[in-house]
Amino acid sequence: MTKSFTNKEVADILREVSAALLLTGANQFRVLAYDRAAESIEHLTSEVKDYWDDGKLNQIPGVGASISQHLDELFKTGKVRHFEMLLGKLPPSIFPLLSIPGFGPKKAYKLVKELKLTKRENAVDELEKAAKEGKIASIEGFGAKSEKEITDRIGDFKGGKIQFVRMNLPYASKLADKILAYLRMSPDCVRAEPLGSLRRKASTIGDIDVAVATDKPASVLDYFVKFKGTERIIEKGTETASIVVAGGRQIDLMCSLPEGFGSLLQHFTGSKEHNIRLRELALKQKLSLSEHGIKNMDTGKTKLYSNEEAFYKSLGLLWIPPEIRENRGEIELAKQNTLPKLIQLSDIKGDIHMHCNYNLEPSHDLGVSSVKDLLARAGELKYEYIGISDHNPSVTNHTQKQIVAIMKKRKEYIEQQIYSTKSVRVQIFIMLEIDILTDGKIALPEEGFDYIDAALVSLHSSFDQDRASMTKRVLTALAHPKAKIFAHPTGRLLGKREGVELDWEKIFAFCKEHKKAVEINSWPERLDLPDTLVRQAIGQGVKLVIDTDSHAVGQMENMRYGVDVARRGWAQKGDILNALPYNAFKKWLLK
DNA sequence: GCCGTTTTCGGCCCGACTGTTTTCAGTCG
Repeated sequence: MTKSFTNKEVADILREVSAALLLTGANQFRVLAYDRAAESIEHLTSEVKDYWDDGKLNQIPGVGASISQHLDELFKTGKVRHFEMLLGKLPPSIFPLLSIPGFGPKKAYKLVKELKLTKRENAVDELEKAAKEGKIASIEGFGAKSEKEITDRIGDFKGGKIQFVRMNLPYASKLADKILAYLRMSPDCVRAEPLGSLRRKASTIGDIDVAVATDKPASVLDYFVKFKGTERIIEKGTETASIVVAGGRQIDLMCSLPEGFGSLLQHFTGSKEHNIRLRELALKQKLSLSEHGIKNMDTGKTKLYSNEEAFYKSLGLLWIPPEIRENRGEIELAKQNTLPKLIQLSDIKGDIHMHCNYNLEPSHDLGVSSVKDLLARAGELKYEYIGISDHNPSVTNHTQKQIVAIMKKRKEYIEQQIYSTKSVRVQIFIMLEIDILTDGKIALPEEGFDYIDAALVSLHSSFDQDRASMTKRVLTALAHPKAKIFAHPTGRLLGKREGVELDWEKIFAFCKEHKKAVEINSWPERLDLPDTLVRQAIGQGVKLVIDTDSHAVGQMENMRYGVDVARRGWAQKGDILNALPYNAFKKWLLK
């Protein structure tokens, strides 16, 4: 019986092991290795369990033979004997404290020891009590300020004042845009840009990091902490500051002089794995990298870079798009001058997954916008075509005969709309998003297919089937000649529901052979297929489509987030079918 | 414990900030 662990849970376990190793005097690089692996797994965009299912744990940066083996035991049995032995050497009360910002292994251990905290369950409460009773300030290495800091931090932690749940990309982008707009209003701000996972367009964002180029950092930092949503200033130095804004989100600002802005941007865009690899590379050229620039280790002089292109060029590399800075081979390709030319939003020629407000008594939610409005907006977006892909009529509430009648009427309705909207030169495909039923049948009678051009098929129920059954279920559905697209394939809802378990290699091989497309769904909570699977699909020669799954005209803007996912998956224009012009796309869809 | 276009052994990124310090340790990103 296998056990399920989320990426966060696995990362937390590895961090506990790292802490235990540190405190028991293990080799510092071994400690670091566990931290790196934890960091790497926490930021994976697919489930670590899926890597395990596929026997590909080794492909995770920072996970080698030893950690792979331990994780294998974890997924098989639910625990790792070696880890339990390590953790058993220390009081269990240390570990819950590690989750509180500002607490590392050393501090936690010292407090636990001095205050004689023994139980894992109440360690945080007991520590808070001790701080309030003034028992901390007298401990060596602590003082009145740290005693208050501990009270504050625990208060924030327990009160949920600081949010640790990651934001989805669109939400984070909007919050960041507000901060950036505010910063740009400062007379001392030369340039303001997002950093970190936000700039790399990761699907979920932890906290928001931004950079400002300025000749007067002190003045910009003063201005920053006065942002009107500021609830708490966490720290403020001469170059950086951190605040918590309403909603509990942390915002970090880094400042630099304009002549050194390129280095700062590069450094804090990360990813950490990308930068570590880059620094190792630089060291071989006797160069040392930091956010300030590139130091020549022979002369001791640091060269400043106002832009990233020059920074990368100094290392003998092409500029690397932020979306693929994950140390997954991009540095090697930049060296060889063979980086992929990533798909762009402007390459997209159509959006073929959207729901209109025509009531076909569907199995799931109806759209709210009319066909005419969707067409008009598509015209403004310079699309050549769209697909109306409503959910299939509910199978539980209708007879097969009724469903076929509904499909016929719907086709006539949409054709009528096209006829009366001749002014807009956007082509329409009449499509349907059809449920894949538990047994792999698709929820539309065969005669219903006469009234659509093609179908997307997707999972909306029984998400917990085992891997083999689920794979068979999907392949059965995709075998229908008109089922051309596998929509939001993993079915994940970010922060709410994990994706299904599928044998992706098998699914992609089938899609490649039968010319089926896999969707990248741009819905903010989906962003599904995830980027790592996008890369795998492309590697297996599968074509993709990027859709918005819009249920209203305003949601058609979400296309850019789907393009972000595609870029993070190394997709080029030729990998994306709806980057094709109308005739070429039609040829594939109707074949 | 991880990793490799100088390496399967021998290295392993770098600096800001804070608090308690008389010069640094711990934490964070």
